[in-house]
Amino acid sequence: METEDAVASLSALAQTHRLEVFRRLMSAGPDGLPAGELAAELSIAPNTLSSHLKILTHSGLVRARRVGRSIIYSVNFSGMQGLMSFLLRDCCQGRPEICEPLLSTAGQAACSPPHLPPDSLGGQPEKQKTHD
Amino acid sequence: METEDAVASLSALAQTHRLEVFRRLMSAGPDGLPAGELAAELSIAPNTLSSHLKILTHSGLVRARRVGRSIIYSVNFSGMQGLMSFLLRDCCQGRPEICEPLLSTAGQAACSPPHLPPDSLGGQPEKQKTHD
DNA sequence: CTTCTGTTTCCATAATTCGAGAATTATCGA
DNA sequence: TCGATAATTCTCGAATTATGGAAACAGAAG
Repeated sequence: METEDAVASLSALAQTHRLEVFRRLMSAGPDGLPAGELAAELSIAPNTLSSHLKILTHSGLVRARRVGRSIIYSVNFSGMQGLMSFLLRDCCQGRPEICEPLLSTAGQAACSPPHLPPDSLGGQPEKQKTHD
Repeated sequence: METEDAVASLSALAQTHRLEVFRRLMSAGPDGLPAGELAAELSIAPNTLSSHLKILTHSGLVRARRVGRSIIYSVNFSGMQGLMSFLLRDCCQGRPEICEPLLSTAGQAACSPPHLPPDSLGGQPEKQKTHD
């Protein structure tokens, strides 16, 4: 993955509606969800959602398949993996202790049973005001 | 982290210059780099870079500290971790086999010595460019 | 063929973002 | 104090993006 592709993927996620769609598709797993159900659940106008889904699909983070007259959208996990690898590549320059906790904590958030409250993992970003 | 914060972080990364800055800071590690050096290395006008750095800092992904008359920017690893946790939260709904390879592969890209070809790690990420 | 449903495309408008010139602030050394 | 260096803020034109109404398209059922 190159910078240009990564920017496309990040731009795709950098919008409230699209991020909500992506996260909903994440939780839906490989089975995905039809566009109409996404629109209803997230209260987005169908045509607006359609353009957002187009952007997500075009970025490679989401894929689409037609079933009957519905179009089912789902996360493209390998696309997501490519993005994360790109963001973290060479992050620690031979010092794995720097960025490995980053991954393990994210992994805990990701692969834990869903009934775990998110705060029990301690991942609060501190918004410090230094030279802002 | 909530949707709004995540959108801010993703928007911060969803721009060529800012993504390059972020990745350069990633490779620089906790020591970081002064703004001027970033500007020179990446060929970005100082004032333009400054506004980008402000956006990155405000998003919580980057932090700044003054040293003499330089301002040193570095990655805020806990901010990055918060973003990744948010993106991956509940990704597999109790089926870790779905999203765990996603993390382990990203981890290999992240915490390996630099300049290693990907296949020397045993399993390379097969980047697929699906339809749009 | 006709109708209904689900989804997308086209188009116009409103809002946001990017980049750089000019001016400003902060720090250091003499 | 002054001058030089490092970085930021202000501002605005140009470009991009988000949104929804109207129309069109695709498949299913009659």
